[in-house]
Amino acid sequence: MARIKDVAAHAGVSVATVSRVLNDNPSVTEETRTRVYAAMRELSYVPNAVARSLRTEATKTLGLIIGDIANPFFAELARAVEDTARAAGYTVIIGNADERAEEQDHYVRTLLEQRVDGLLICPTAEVTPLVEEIARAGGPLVFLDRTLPGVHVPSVRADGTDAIRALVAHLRQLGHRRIAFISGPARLSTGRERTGAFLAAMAEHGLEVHPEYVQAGDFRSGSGRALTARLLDLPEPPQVIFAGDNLMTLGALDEIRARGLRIPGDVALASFDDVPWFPHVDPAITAISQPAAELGKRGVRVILDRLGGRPAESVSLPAVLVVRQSCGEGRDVS
Amino acid sequence: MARIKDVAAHAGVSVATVSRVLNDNPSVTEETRTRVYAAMRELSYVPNAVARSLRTEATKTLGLIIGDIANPFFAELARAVEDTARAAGYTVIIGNADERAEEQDHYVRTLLEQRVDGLLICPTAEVTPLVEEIARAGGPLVFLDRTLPGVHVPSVRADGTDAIRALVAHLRQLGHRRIAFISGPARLSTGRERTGAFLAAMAEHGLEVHPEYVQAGDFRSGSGRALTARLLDLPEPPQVIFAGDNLMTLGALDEIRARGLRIPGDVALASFDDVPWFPHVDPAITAISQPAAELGKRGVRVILDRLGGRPAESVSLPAVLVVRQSCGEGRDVS
DNA sequence: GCCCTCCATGTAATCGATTACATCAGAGTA
DNA sequence: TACTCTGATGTAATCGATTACATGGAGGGC
Repeated sequence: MARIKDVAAHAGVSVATVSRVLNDNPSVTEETRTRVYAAMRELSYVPNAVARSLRTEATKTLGLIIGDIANPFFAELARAVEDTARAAGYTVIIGNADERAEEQDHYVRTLLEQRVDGLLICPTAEVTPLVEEIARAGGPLVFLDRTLPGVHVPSVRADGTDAIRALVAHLRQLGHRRIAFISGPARLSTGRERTGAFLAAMAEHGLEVHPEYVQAGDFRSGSGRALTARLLDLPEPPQVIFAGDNLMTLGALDEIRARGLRIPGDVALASFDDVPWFPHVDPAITAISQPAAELGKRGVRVILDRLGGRPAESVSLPAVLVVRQSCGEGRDVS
Repeated sequence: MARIKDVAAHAGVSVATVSRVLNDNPSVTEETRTRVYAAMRELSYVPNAVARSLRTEATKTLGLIIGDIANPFFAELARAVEDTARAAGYTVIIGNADERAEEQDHYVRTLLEQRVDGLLICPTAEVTPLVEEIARAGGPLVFLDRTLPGVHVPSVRADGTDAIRALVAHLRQLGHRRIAFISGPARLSTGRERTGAFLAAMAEHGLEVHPEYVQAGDFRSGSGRALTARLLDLPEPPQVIFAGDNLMTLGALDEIRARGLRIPGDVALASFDDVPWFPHVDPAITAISQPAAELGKRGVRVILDRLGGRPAESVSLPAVLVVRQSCGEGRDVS
């Protein structure tokens, strides 16, 4: 593979000049420039980003660690991160943590070795020593979607408090009283916060929450189905099941269908987290939509701010309630 | 950030010894080794993969260019590629071509500059001069999911011929005769092949295909909806709509629902490409399932074979028909 | 006691770019 | 003509690792 030295020899100039052409340095004659370009073309020269990065100490690369690409929420997030980064001249390396701290740390290590300029993490579970150390050392880190308690790192996340309050209001207006919430693990900030917001909203609307109506799963469809089964087996089952993410909603849907129950007649269903196919099922699922693309975009902006020496501030974007038919037909002021 | 030189000084050895420890060279004393590890820990040393890659001329990185991460099929594919590559010690950089040749070429260029060891491409549309040149130069390329006519590169793809034949048999057995197929653009190998297989299967079963019943869209939901509308507006609308990918199926579902038609009573629906939520809609969608994860896995294996100097052979995996309820209730021998 | 072998470790060249500094030609000025 | 200044280009050090080859010391055979 042709090197800068070959191009220089072929064009009859020095490597410095070729490098200047590569970097659009204006102090190169138009004539020399065209000669160099011609040499590059003839040799099919492809600049070596590895060598450049070694010298410049910058890779123009961002690392993104997400919970699971196969989860549409993260897919949309990743897409936005990629698009935004690309527009700013950065390449993105995506790592799939599979919701496991160990995998997450593997990617953190790998990406640091690759010398990514910045790191966007959707932290799984607990604070790991590795992440904590990087945060303390002031590494170029930003948390996306989730935060970690006690770790001082800028974050970009969605705030579902208002949307959950709106959902509870909507449910109440439709006459529902016995509302259950199945959510993710308390070790995830998203799991904790959604549960907290739900309990607060219920209290605000003077609705009682049966202790058995709040269950923690793992944000996967299997646990959504299992918890739904448990709820439906209660002597007094809930009138509404509100699931903590799109996969748990899917599990709930399964269990409800398997029992031959009708939505929303026998039991209503709502989801925290909206995905493109929810409007297409019958009945269309009422959901709280997180601005996934916007989160990704803002995340990149925050990290680029940090890299550019500008102050990086945490961002919290509101999630919004999208009323469809799965909780009942009533119109809602929303 | 600590360099190998610092570690060496701190441990009282030479850089060569540190490098040997990093690379598990057995000729280092156990005692020296522990001293070096201690120094690394104390300095929070992180090896610089950029420098290593420059020297070794290998990045232990694979590039993957897909049509769209937000399409669940590609998400699953990407996930499998990542998992498999990771198990072999490789990192994956994913590029989103957004189904545009121009974007695809941008990523090809970027990934070549990054000196990825191998490149997995799901080619969009036409053969671009860039891709053609790399193929001719014998670059470490593998095509995934799709192939390009006239370009000699190993490929890993799914073959839907048998599954489409099985679907047509299934439809015929249920009494359907007027079957329409809305598919992707003919410029994509997947679009062409699926259409060809459909026509062949229809002929085999002695079913006539009304020319208006075969329409080409763009593998996106919008065109799925538009084409479905056109079909339903025909004086003699089809009894079955078979959509060429999961997004077009979604569009078709929309249009059918919007008209208040019932599936499969008023019109049956089938999809080429299965996604996790198809079993959860009512009625569950009959679909042809492509082994996306297996494609990804095999793709990585093929490219690693190439890199390892072993012969890289093209792979074609059968897609399978998954009968559900959207075409009618009849049991099928499949 | 001498020499050879072997093993652990060190020295220094190298990968391909960037860039501070040096150089040199030509124009402008007195 | 001689001098300076400017602008284009060249020379060589550098980034942080790997690795071929050099070195030196311990141990064994005679």
